[in-house]
Amino acid sequence: MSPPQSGTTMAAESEKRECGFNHTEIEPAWQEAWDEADVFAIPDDAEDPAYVLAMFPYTSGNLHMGHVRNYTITDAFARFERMRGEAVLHPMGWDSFGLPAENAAEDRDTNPRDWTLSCMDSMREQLTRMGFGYDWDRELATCDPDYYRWNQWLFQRFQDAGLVERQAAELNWCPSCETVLADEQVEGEDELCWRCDTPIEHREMDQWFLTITDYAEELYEALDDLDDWPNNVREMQRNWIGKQEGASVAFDISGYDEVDIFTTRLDTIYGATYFSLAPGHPVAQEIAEDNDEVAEYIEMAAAADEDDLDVTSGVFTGEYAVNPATGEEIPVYVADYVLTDIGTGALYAVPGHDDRDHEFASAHDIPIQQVVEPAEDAEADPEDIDVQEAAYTEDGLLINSGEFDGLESEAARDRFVSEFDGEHRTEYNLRDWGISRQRYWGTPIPMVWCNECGAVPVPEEDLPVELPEFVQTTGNPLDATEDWKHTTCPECGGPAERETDTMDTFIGSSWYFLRYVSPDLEDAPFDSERASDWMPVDQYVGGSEHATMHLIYARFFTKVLDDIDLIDGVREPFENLTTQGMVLGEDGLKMSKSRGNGVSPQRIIDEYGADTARLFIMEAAQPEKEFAWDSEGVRSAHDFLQSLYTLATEYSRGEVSTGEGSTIADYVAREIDATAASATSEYEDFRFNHALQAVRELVSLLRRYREVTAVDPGTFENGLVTATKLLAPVAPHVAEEIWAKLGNDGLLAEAGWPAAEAPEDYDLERRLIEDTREDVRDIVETVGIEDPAEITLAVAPAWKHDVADVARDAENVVPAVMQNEDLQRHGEDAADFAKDLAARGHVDQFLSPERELATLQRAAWLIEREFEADVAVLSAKDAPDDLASKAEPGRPAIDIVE
RNA sequence: GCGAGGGUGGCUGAGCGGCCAAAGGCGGCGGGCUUAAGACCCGCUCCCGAAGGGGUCCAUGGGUUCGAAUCCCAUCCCUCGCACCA
Repeated sequence: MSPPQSGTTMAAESEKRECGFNHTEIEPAWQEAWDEADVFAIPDDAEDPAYVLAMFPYTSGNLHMGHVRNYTITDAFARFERMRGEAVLHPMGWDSFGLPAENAAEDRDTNPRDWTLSCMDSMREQLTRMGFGYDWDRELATCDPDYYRWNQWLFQRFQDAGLVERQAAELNWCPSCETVLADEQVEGEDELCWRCDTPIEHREMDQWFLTITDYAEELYEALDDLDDWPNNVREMQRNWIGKQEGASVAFDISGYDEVDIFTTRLDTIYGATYFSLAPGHPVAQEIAEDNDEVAEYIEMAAAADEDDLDVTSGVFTGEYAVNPATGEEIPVYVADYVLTDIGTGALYAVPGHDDRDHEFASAHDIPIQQVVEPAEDAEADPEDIDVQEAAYTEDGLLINSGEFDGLESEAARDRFVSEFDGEHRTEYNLRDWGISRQRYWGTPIPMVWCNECGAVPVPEEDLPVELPEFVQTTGNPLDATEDWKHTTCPECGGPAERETDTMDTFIGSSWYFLRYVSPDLEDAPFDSERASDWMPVDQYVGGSEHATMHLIYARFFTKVLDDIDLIDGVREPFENLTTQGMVLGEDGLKMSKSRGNGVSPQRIIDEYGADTARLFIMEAAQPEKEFAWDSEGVRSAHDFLQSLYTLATEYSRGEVSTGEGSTIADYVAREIDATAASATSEYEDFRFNHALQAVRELVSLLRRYREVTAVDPGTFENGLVTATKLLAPVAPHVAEEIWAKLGNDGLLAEAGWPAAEAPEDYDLERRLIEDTREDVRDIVETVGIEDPAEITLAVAPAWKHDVADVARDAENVVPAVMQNEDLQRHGEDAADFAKDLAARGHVDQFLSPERELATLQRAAWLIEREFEADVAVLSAKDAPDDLASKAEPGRPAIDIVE
């Protein structure tokens, strides 16, 4: 008869459950404990804390895997720094203004404020359940009047500093969102709205601008010194700012104003065979007044969609421009390929040396003139160049350029500036920052329009200009709220209207990292002195989608704030930047609703707990790399946590048999130290996956240790504690639980980081052990030894080490060795060994014979265990001569008896 | 087209002048534990080899070096940014 199956299974399972942890119980409990102990609060008087920051989330209402990854990274790092004894500022807040709230309000019959606040509540709850440790006392929300009043205040300070302008501009208008979009918010060739994919239109409107272009040069140049930023982000910013060094020169067009051109190739000016104006250029417009053909073309170009026009489209104006270099008259065209807002919107065209000019000239039968030929060291042969066929766009030597023939391009560019009365000029792609948005849910721009006085700033004491109640309307709700809109002029007291545009939400995210420093301050946006001490942010982590917009704006704000003395000597906000990679679906593709491959953090927390999710994410890849979700990996992370917990539980219950210290204990002790050391440096380098791998290896070692012998309690417990601490930043709840289980007082979150010194020459020890084990395996296998009974390891004699030491630095190894009196005594043997070493080309570092002996003795148990054989480790003098003679430094002689 | 970053064993992915036939994981194979399975543990996983040896190898081709996966040059391919930018 056999016992009922179900009975045994249930018993086994309940026993297992008894040993394991239940995440639904321990996680909330420890979250509460941290909260009660105020672990994550940082006092205002902290000095230069480690500032660890994740990009604050937009208040969409739910956390996705990208957030979870982002915040796990900063939380782990913040916890790591805290355990190392650093004061840590790790705050959280809400990017809570913006269009989606208005849309959501419309869909759900509520208003943006209520909707946003409820989103914040639910996200805060989710963050807490993940066990992220924030100083919630410093929480901020950009939609809070106490926050956005400072957007308004700062707007006025920018105004004082001459950084605000009202400009008419052709702007990107999304007909669906009914708002102006920044260039950055228009996507792709088709120019689609980033939010709703509607094709955008262009409208001419008056807008408020921040003149970020005043800082273009510094924003560009300072990128070189942001050494701890990813290269690609810096490169993207360089592209975005688009610095171009060149020169401008004036051309006369008879009957019209002088026209300035901008060029980076002034050396080719002798080859200019026509002149071209953008359709939007004022002189083109002027010409159009008297020239129907030009007028027609300009109209057509303005109406045409991008790419509708051929690159060779253009029209001859009948006018001629004088080339200041040659004095020749060249025909003036209006051509769409010349862009109004690039350079000066006018250029002289050199078809011989520019591809687009070449194409245009060919289409319009304009002469092509070569003025540069390849220099001697160039790849191209001057004989092979035929500019009638294709433009030669490289630098070279000038020809057909009058007295300047033979000059190098570079030199010519410099020389021609003065020669032709031009000036050196640097152009940037960066445009001023249009911040006006025709939306409700944003920061009201604190200006009043008065018929008498024009645009008047709202006085400081009247800030904030608060948003009125939301009303449903097709246009801008602020425009529709009459009693809000109508006010009196602060200057003349007459009737006036408020500015109804609100600010771009990127204003709010351009300085939020400063507000965290003093979130409740009532008379300034932030405490200047403290901010100057606490800034810059030491570690900033977020998605690379913010590489240009947010990160440039925040840099711009920081520089301005420094210049207007609100902070002192902080010119860059983010010292280290990490852009985290995407979390892909299990199929390796981007998670999306349509694919249905999304994984909800909520579900993972419910099923496995926050620690498992955090551990899996951190083990999966380095922060900047993308990785695919893998339920196998999640399970493995969970199993690991359970097994460590179980091991600790068993130990704490006295179920692990204990005994005296031994060489095995010594071995384990060294591994513990080495693990702490390597995990620490991996944490420092943001390579959490490597750190966690080391922890897994340590835990595995502890399990084997316990299996093979009665453990030394001090060593074993130290191993458990060390593994737990190293794991704590990533899996904090389980770690606390184990910490308590092992009888420790206080919170692990506040405990000290393990001392992190690897034993001296640990790497050499490791090598010796691994090489030796490898060699034993190799022998057993190659020889085909079925069942090894006895394995003897003999360390090389001291004199061989001496030979190696001499050989390592010697020019001529053999003579150097044989000239050494002590070594001469070993005669032929020494010479032979020296020859061997010489043949290898270089000599490794080795441990001393004594260290080798001790190292192998400590590691002998691993070999014993693996081969189930007795292992003897002998010094050279204790070993039989014929065995010892085969040993070399770093390589013991091995004898295996079956 | 311009720029940045890459191409490593069945897959993934570390390494970035000698310690590299190249970590870890996954997958596969064999063994241990177990009534069995899972978990766990021990190996193997480019080719040859009856004592730790030899050969070939890190996209392709050339080069530097006593020595290259690692440095340089060229080519091909991938990914990402920018792009009618004067």
